[in-house]
Amino acid sequence: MIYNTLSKKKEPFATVRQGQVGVYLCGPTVYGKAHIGHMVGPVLFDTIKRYLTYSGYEVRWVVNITDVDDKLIKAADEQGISMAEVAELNIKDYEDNLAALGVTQIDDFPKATECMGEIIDFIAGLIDEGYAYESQGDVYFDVAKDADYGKLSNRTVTEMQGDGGGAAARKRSAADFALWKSAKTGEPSWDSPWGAGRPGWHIECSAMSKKLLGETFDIHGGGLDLVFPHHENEIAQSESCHGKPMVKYWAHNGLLRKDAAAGKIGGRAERQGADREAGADDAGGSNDAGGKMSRSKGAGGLADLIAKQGGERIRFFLLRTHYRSTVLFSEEAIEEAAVGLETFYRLFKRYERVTGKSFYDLKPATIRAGVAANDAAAAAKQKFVAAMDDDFNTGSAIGELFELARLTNKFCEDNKLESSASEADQTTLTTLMTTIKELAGILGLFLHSPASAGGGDELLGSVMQLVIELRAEARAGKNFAVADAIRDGLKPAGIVVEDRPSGAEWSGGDTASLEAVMQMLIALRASSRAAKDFATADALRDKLAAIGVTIEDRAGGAEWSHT
RNA sequence: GGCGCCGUAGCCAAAUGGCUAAGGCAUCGGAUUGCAAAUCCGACAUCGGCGGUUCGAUUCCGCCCGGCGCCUCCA
Repeated sequence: MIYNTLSKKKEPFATVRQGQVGVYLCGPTVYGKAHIGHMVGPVLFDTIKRYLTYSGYEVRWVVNITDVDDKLIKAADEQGISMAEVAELNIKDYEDNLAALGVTQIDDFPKATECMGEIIDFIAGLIDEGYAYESQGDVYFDVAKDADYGKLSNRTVTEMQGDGGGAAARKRSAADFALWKSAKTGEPSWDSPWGAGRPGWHIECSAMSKKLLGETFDIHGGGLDLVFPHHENEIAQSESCHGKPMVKYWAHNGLLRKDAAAGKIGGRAERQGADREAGADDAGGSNDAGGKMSRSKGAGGLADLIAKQGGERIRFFLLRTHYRSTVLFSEEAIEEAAVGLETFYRLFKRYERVTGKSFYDLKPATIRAGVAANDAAAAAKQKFVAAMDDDFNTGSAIGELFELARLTNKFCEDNKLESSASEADQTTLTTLMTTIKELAGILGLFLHSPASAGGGDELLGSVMQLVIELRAEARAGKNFAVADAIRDGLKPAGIVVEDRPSGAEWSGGDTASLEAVMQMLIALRASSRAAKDFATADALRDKLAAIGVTIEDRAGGAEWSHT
């Protein structure tokens, strides 16, 4: 079942062509850096493609890039570079962000400037059919000729209150929209039967989707804010031109909101606020942050956010909520959600301790089928798939992932796998873990070992500060065995400690040192405990906890982690 | 003004006309642990308000209150 904005209902999913699915998602207009709101659609549709592929469909997913537009021209003027350069810069940023969030399933990335021929042909076709007219070098779509105009956004032409904008004088009706805009001098332009100009915003999607997916394709997506006018106009163009439905299912994702009062992220209020600020305090510098001034209030750019939070946590956060609902976005919310993610990471380490194998090396089934380890796991898997079948209910599906994690941990507990695991137990555990990998993979989660959270050097610094402290305390308490053990233990890490009258100093160390120091500390803690020196052992643990490092004792040794 | 969406426990968030209203975070017990952490077990909601339809509604309908979006570029 899939919800269709056009019918306002969930409908059974049936493809246009047997076994094949064509998906088109409206991508960004690349006049500025991407913000988190731009990622909602891609993450969702990436998941949808993974799921449809898992379900046996052959999927082609297209995301267009609007690289010609008034705002691009403006940005180019402001930055003193060409429109193409502005686009190139921001496309790079967009693609980097997509990759960081695990969006890897896009098949085609058409750019408006690379499809000029198709766009012009499309417009010419509409004029021939009588749906569009030329006016002083512009071409407009004649809304009055399209009987069912407004069916997607549920409005009628007479309800439309717009004043037609600055080009009203050239239009037959205020509701008519531009297919082709004549160029002013100095603007980038393309030759056409109507003179030099550039395409209107909506036509590129009609032209590109036709080119890559055909006149009728399966799923067209985008943010809820695109329903009108963008998608409404796409329908008008394509269906007038082809005389048949453009899209089977219109799927719109909800928008992100900053907090209860702020309106959507990147929304009108924010931009107006930005303009005001820019006007008030912009000293005229390069100001490449453009209209994203809200970031100066602490939000940070998307790249920064990803660097700080990690793509997987953001993806997980986005997928926890149903795609059609509004999501209140904040870093705090991501961090809270990420706590749940740790459950899985710990389970993966546990698996490695028991079997010596990496979760990330498991090769699950890539297609619906396969067996689960037991009835409970089978039930969870079945519910996961059922949730995805019901309008891609990723939130509910994630619930089942947690259920599976619980089941797996319980299996480890009940059979004391950390002490000794039989061949059969290991096999069962592997089956359980493989099921988790299989289902999580549909959501684009746990595909690769997450890069160790950055700031290794910084962490080493705080760890060393603590080590020095600890050693100072040991020395003060005449516990020289511990003090010497620390100093000797640091040597293999390439770190030298020197005692000075003003206190101890340390030097040396490289990227491998952190791990070595931690191993030393773990060993120190073990020997302290063996000697019943709990004061030292506990002080060590508590100091580490203070800088966000935790040590967990296991049957097979201790492990540390940093949050 | 027109067209829509949302309101579930302290927080986030699913599902559902009747069967235990998922799951996560937090909190409180219990097992485990030298103490912790992790893990497991258990506790923790009558679904914004009012009225209607129904044998029965959190779920359908109406009204009200509260929050939000679109109607202009926007994922």
